[in-house]
Amino acid sequence: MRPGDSERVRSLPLFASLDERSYAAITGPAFLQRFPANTQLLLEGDPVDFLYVLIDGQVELSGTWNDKDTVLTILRPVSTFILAAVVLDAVALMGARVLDRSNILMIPGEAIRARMAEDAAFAVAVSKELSGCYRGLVRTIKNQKLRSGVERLANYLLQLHARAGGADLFSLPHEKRILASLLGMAPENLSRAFQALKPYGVEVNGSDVHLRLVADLRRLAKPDPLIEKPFDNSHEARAEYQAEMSAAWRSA
Amino acid sequence: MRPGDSERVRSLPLFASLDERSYAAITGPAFLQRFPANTQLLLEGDPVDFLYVLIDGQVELSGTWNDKDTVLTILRPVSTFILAAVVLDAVALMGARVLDRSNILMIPGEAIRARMAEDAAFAVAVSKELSGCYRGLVRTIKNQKLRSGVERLANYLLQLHARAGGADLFSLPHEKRILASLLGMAPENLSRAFQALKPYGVEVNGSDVHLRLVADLRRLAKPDPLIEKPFDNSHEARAEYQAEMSAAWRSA
DNA sequence: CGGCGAATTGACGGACGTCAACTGCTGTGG
DNA sequence: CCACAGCAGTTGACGTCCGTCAATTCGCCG
Repeated sequence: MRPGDSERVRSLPLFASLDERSYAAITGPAFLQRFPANTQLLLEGDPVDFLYVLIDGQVELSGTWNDKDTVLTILRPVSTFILAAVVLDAVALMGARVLDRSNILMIPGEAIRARMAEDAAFAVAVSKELSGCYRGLVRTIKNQKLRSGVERLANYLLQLHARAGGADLFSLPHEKRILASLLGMAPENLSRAFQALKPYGVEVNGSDVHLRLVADLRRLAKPDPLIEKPFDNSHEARAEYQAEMSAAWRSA
Repeated sequence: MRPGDSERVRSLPLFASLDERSYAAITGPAFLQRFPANTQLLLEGDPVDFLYVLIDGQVELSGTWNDKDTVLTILRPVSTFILAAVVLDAVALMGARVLDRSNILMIPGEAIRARMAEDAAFAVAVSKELSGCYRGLVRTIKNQKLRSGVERLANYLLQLHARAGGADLFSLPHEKRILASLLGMAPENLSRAFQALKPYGVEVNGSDVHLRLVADLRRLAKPDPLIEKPFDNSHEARAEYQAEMSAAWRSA
């Protein structure tokens, strides 16, 4: 691990509150591995032996049925994932695939489970992380069931906008085909959805996006704190809130 | 609480492994309350002060956006719900409404959080419960994004079939308008979906369902253990698997 | 330069929501 | 006891959203 990486892992909500003993017990048997793009880390149905921590790169979690597949989420560093399967020592419900070349810390599941039984503080941290993940999924389902494709795209763009610090110029972090699947539509439909947003000041050029009429777009998108995770740059948020926000989605 | 109820609560995966001291600490400040049908227990955005345990009756968890709403899940006894919000001491992301007159045990959230910090075994039980809930949502999203309305209905009927012990005659446990929302479609569309399943031996009369061609229906539905929770009547399942199954969906 | 894959566009069809009318059940009050 | 209101459910017509197929363009990399 590079010098900075160690602190980034240590300061994850899942590990930040741990004493040195627990942290050592967990990271001791862990190892860091580098994966090229397109590596399949896990197939659906695989037994899960490790908790993964994405240090650097991009990982996609997907679901499959009947020769169709869909992107369930895309992880950005630094995120843990597959925690729920590790806690239950169960098979993976989602496939995991490396999109961009990635550094991933792999922590044996047994070490996690053993440490939880010994250290209530760690078990509480796991519970908080899982709670945040759970709530992320609730948001996702509401997004999926209550909004149309265009509305989902509009809200997604506003999220990127917020993440870019409010700049009205930013880049799409993924290929459009993958973004389409994440948003629950066909790639062709994503193109049309972008067209539909032109009157709301959305200009797209390759992966570059320019929002010229943010207010109009927001009126269309109707973002809702009970669906969108409020994006918060401040470091003053309460601990449990932090756990939810940073955890949401990256998981098991 | 009636005599049998106490044991049913005690034997929930969330509480079964607790020692008497922790169990007392949690149930001490709890109280049982009876709610008539149609009581709104929680609105989206409400602060959550209690962990709820549905002892008897039926409760619906729902989501709303832009004057539309959708049923996210329907709980059956005995289930805990709203656990994730309790762990994080956060506002509810789902509304909770009593469908049938219900007995509900309400445990102050503070008691839950305090006990987790003291008792690693309890915190582990909470983690397992949350993991099961999380995985239930993953299944739900896959169901929603990968299948058509008719396919979702077909699989839902097969789940009821399994839950009825394999009997090909059973009843729909909810009103059809609510079922439609749960399955992510308009009520009119549910009617048509039932029609579409007639060639597969599905006969519906009011809330009575008769599956005459289960094999054909199963060929259409293509149930998948990575989407459907395998239904297991045996009591031999391993503890962590139990936790996942019984927990799945009833939550936070 | 050639080829591959991503992205876009158009045409088409199917899935699904909406609106409206009608049925049947149930509870209420005259 | 019956009339009627109200609501769940069904059915038909229609429109919209969205997926599929095919053709084309563009950019990237060999």
